Parts: sequence; structure tokens; C-alpha cells
Amino acid sequence: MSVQERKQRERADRERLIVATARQLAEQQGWDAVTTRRLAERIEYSQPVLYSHFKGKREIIGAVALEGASEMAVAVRSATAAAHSPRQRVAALAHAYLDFAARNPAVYDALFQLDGGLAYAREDTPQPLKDAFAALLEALGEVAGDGIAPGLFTETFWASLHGLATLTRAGRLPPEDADQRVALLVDRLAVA
Amino acid sequence: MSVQERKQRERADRERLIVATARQLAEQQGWDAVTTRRLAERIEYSQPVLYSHFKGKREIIGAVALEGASEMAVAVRSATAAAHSPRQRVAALAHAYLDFAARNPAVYDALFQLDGGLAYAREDTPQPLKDAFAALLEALGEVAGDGIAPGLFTETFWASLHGLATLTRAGRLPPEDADQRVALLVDRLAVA
DNA sequence: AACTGAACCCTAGCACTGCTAGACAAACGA
DNA sequence: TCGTTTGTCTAGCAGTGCTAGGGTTCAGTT
Repeated sequence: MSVQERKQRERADRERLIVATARQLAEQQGWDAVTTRRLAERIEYSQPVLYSHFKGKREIIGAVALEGASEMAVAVRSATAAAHSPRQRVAALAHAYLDFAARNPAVYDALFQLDGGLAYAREDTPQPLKDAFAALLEALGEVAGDGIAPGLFTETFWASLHGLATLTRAGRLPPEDADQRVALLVDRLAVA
Repeated sequence: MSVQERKQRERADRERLIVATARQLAEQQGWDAVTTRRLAERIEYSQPVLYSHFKGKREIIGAVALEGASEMAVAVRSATAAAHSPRQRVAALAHAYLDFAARNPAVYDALFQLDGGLAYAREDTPQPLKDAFAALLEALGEVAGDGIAPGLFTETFWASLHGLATLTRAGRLPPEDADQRVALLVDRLAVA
């Protein structure tokens, strides 16, 4: 038994190593640079080893996405916890969200831009994704306003943040006035 | 002279054929299916011909994007022209924008998701892109509200629409309540 | 009318991609 | 000690974007 357990542990370790290495490589050089050959070389195994852990590159992206979702949930919750009013909580959430996207562009891409083979907004959505949305809902639900479902409000506000994050990073929006745009969004959308 | 002119005309025709074929192929089977081999086969030339017109695949995507920008500007302007109040104009604009994104997903990707090698929000931004933004600004500038720069408001509103468009199409948002989310955005963001 | 030079396009190939079949070695249980 | 199983690697496939070099064709000149 003990031998099997050791092997399982080693396998789990290697799987974490793969995900961490893929993430690191993606953050350093972009997802295009994350090829199975380079990734295999970095973890010091041959390519086929990757396929004994994941069905393919898509699943590796998905694993990075799930890791990122958990971290984002933590970041959002810790930011909102420090705020003392609903209005402040929303502002803190917005900045925490955009900050996460800016600091972890590859992870953000894995989550919302690339195909990681994950199901979103469904019954079988993985728990980390549901939890990340829940973290948003906790702070945004209380400023939805009368007659607006908290879920719908959260979706809309989130989409707005997502638009700002992606357009800014893709060079479609000048980065200078980022804070003003966030302020506008918070002021107008959130009902105090 | 006449011979040269004919050749130039034929070259221009072929270039249009390349762009149109790339766009068609992308809309039918997605941008991943637009390979230089397939594209060359469809236009009934060899691959190197593509490179006598464009520096590479990226530039072909850029050409499709510019074509799409012009069409989007037309779509937005014709939608807003039919409305009779600022509030209605904004609502019409939002629906026209999302409608365009939903009906031309590949073109929308070329414009805002993929790398077409184009400059955005700069001096040397191509005219069609500037004009598309101008079309948004015309209708959105008048509902920015006091103390909010029309350009900044337009950027923010546009980013929100972009977030809705991309998240919905990528399966990150359920498509059912799309209209309600748009209504929420228009009601809250636009100052009547 | 024949020739020359340039414009044009195609074949073939490079280095890379994700992914997999089959050989091989190591470690295990009997 | 001997199979058997488990695990890993080498080698290869079909496909990608892109390019070098060789012909072929045709316009302009003699």
C-alpha cells in the first residue's frame, strides 16, 4: 500500500509541477510559447508524459484557469472585506478584479479568453469557477437596486469589468484614464 | 499604360478575393480553419501568392478587421438615426452593436480579439477604426452627463458592450437574459 | 518577327505545432 | 528468480506559417 501511495503522491506532485510550469511560462512569454515540447523540457520529462496527466494542451490551460479562479476569489474577497460600505466594497472589488487581470494576464486569458474545455454558468461548472462568481455576487448583490436580480446585476457588472480589462490589455483602450472609467462604472451602475 | 492598369486592377481584385474568402472561411469554420493552404486553395492560387499581397496571416486578419469596422460604423449609424431621443439612440446603438457581434463573430474577433497588427486609439490608427469609434461617440457623447468627458464615457460604455458580447459568445454568460443586461446598462449608464 | 528582360507564380522545403504508436526498461508481486 | 505490469522515451505523423529558387509567360525593344 505504502508504495502505491508514494507513487500517487509523486504523480500528484508532477501534475502540480506541470500546471505551475505552464503558468509560469505563459506569464513570461505568452501562451503561444507554451508548446508541449518546451513545457516537457522545463519539467524535465518527455512530451508523452504530459498526455498521461492531461488529455491535451486544452486541459492544461483549463487547470491553470481553475487555479486562477480560486486565487481571484481570494483576492476579491480580501479586498471587499476591508471596505466598510457597499459603495466602497464595489469600488474595491472593481480595482481588485482589474488588478488581478493586469498582474496575471496569462491566467486571466486561460480563464476568460482561451478554450480550457471548462463549462461556465452551468450545473456542471467546476467549483472554483462557481466560487469566483459567488465572490463577485457577495459584494455586488447588495447594490443591484430594486427590481434587479442580484445575479443579473453581477453578470452585467462583471462583463463591464471584463471589457475594460481585455480592451485595455489588448491596446484597444489607452491605459491612462483607467481609474476614471472604473469610477464611472461604479458610480453609475451601483445603487448606493 | 493600359496593360499595367489592367494588371493593377486584377491585383486589386485578387486582393479583395483573398480578404472576402478569408472572412467567409472564418465565419463558416472559425479562424483556426483559415490556414494559408486552405485559403490559397479556395482562391485557386498557391500559398506564396498570399504573401505577395500581405506580409502574413496577421495582415489578412487586419484587412478583415478594417472591412468589419466600416460595416459596424454603418450599422451603428443607421440604427441610431432611426431613434428619436438620446435614450432611444443609446438603446438602439447597444442592440445594433451586439447584433453585429453576434452575426459576424469572426469579423468581431478580427476587430477586437485577434492580433491583426493594427494600431488602436492612437494617431496612426487606420481611418475605419477611428470612424467606428466616432460612430459610437456621436450617439453616446450626448448622454455622458455633466463633468464626464464624452470620449471617456464612450470608451466605458463600449467596454461594457464588448464584455457582454465576448462573454456571451464564449459561453461565459447564459444568453437568455441578454436583453435585460443591455437594458440595465443603458438605464444606469446613460444620463437622459 | 525574334529576342531579352522582367514580372509572375509554383514546387519544394524548413522549422515548428499538437499528439501518438511502439519499443524499452525498471520495479513490482509471486 | 521469474513473469507481469507500470512507466517512460524515441521516433514519427499530419498539419502549421512562411520562404528560397526555378521556370514560364508575356511586355517592350530591336
